[in-house]
Parts: sequence; C-alpha cells; structure tokens
Amino acid sequence: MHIKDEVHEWDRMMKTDTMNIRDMCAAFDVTPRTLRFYEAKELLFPIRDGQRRLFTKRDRARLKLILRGKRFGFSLEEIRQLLDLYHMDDGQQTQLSKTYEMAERHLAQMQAQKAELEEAIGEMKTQMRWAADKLHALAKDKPAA
Amino acid sequence: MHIKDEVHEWDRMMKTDTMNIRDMCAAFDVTPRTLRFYEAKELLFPIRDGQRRLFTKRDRARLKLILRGKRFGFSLEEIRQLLDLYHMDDGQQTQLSKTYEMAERHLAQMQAQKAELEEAIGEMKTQMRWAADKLHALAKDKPAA
DNA sequence: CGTTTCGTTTACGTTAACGTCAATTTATCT
DNA sequence: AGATAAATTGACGTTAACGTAAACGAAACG
Repeated sequence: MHIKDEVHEWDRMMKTDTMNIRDMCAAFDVTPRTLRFYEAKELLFPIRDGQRRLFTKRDRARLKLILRGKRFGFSLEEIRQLLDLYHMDDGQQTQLSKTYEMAERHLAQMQAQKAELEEAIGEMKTQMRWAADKLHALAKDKPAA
Repeated sequence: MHIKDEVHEWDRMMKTDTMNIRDMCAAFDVTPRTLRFYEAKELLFPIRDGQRRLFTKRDRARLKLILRGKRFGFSLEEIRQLLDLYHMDDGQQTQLSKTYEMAERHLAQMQAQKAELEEAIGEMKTQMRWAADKLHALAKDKPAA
C-alpha cells in the first residue's frame, strides 16, 4: 500500500502541521462524509493541496469542540456560532460583544445542565439500589432457575 | 368557553387524578402531537375515556423523565428502555437484570458526561475572561464609537 | 337544532445530520 | 502504459422527532 505515499504524508505533516482526511478520520473516529459535511456547514475550513483537503491545527481544535458540543446535545448551528468565541482574532470587534452574550447564555445553560445531571445521577443510583435489592431477593427465592 | 366542561374536568381530575391532553400540554410545555407521538412509541400509556386520552400520574412521572432524558441528549428509544427501570413492578423478573445492566452503562455515561461538562465549563470561563479583557481594551481605545 | 370547540385519526411534509452510491480525478505501483 | 488505490464532487436516500393539514366525532353552548 503505497509506501512512498506515507513517507510523503509524514513529510508534509512535519513541515506544515496539517493532516489529510484519512488521518483526521482515524484520529477523531468520524467518517470522511462527516468532515466534508462540516466544511460545507462552515464549521471547518481545511486548506487545499490541489483538490485534496488539508486539515490544520485550527481545524483539529475546532473539531474537538464540535464533537464535545454534540455530546452535550447542541445542534451544529449552535456549535458553529459558539466556535467564534474560541477562534476570535482581533479583527472582528463588531461581533465580539454579541458573541460574548451568547456565550454567557451558553455557560448558564451548561451550568443548569450540570445541576440537573447531578440530580438525575442521584435518582438513578436510588433506583438502581432498589433494583439491586429486588435482584438479590429473587436470587434467594430461586437459587438456580 | 364551555364552563360546564371545565367543572367536569376538575371533578374528574380530583376523583381519578388524571389529566386531559390540553392540561398536560400546558403543564409540560409540549404539543398534543408530541404526547400522541410518545404514546405511539410506547413511552406513555394514557387510559381512555371514550376516545379521549386521560394521562395518569404514572404518565406524568414518565413524561418528566422523558423530557429530562432528551435534555441529556438521549434518543427516545434509549429513554423508552430506561423507563423500564423506573417503572418496574415485580412481574418482570426476566428483563430485570438485563435492564439493570443497561442502567449501569447509562449511569457511567452520565458520570462521564458530568466530568466532561465540568471541564467544558472551566474552558468556557477561561475563554470568556479572555474575551472580557478584549472588550475592556476596546472600550478604552474607543470610548464612544 | 345548528354551530363552535376540542380531541382524534390518518397521512403526508419537514429538518438535521449524516449514509450511500456513482462518476471522476489524481497519484502511485508494477 | 495500465491497473490500483484514495480522494473529490454531486446526487439521492435515510432516520428521528415531530409539524401540519384534512376529515370526522362528540360534547356543550345559545
């Protein structure tokens, strides 16, 4: 399987700190389709080598945040807007305070989610103790069904 | 708007502790479609008065758990299975231990989610302090744009 | 008795987030 | 040069979780 190809890839990665789509997929456990989809939705901005995509360090940082956001139940559109907060350079003063306000709401939402999550964990443990007792009782009544 | 109707409804609710679909929607901020959909998916089991649905206390408890589960990013199918843990009577010994194992995985997932959430909250706060500094600096340079 | 007012059923429509497949291009191996 | 492998661009398909609209029934008002 194309040894020179791999050498060339390694060479490029060392020099430019970019990754091809295959390595990205392996590193983050996503499909190529997903990465192209995120690019189409303007969540990622890989540069091009000819027509191939090269994902930069910035893309990797963004993808990590995207996947985390998804685990927290945010939509890609919500995530896209939040990414602006993490990748804000000094150019976009105009949007800064608006983005900041959105981040405040987002933070509040996460803290609320954390509180609810703690409550749910507590209740779940209670239910599991109850179920464990039932299982124990059944094991006594029917030692070997 | 049909006063006798409301009296009758109140009467029924006091006696049977059930709610009609309208009151359910108001209480939980969902649409009728959603409640019927959850019934079709066997997440809720309202009883019938003729052809109208009457939601019991058990339905209300389940709906609360359903909505919570959704906020945590679980699918309705995952939620449906978990509800068995919360509404397990002594009849279903067979499924009990299987459900218990699922609950263990679920609990682990929630605890992992909590840890990740705490990390994300920390990072978000960091970013916001950074952004706040930027805003402060801009306010100094351009006191009144 | 006619008519609003809910609620129900049936069925098709919609959106998000990809999956899948076909047709091409590009690069590399033999 | 020809075959092979890997990536790209459309394009259409899919699933979950409802939304929406039509047609009907029953209850209560006037």
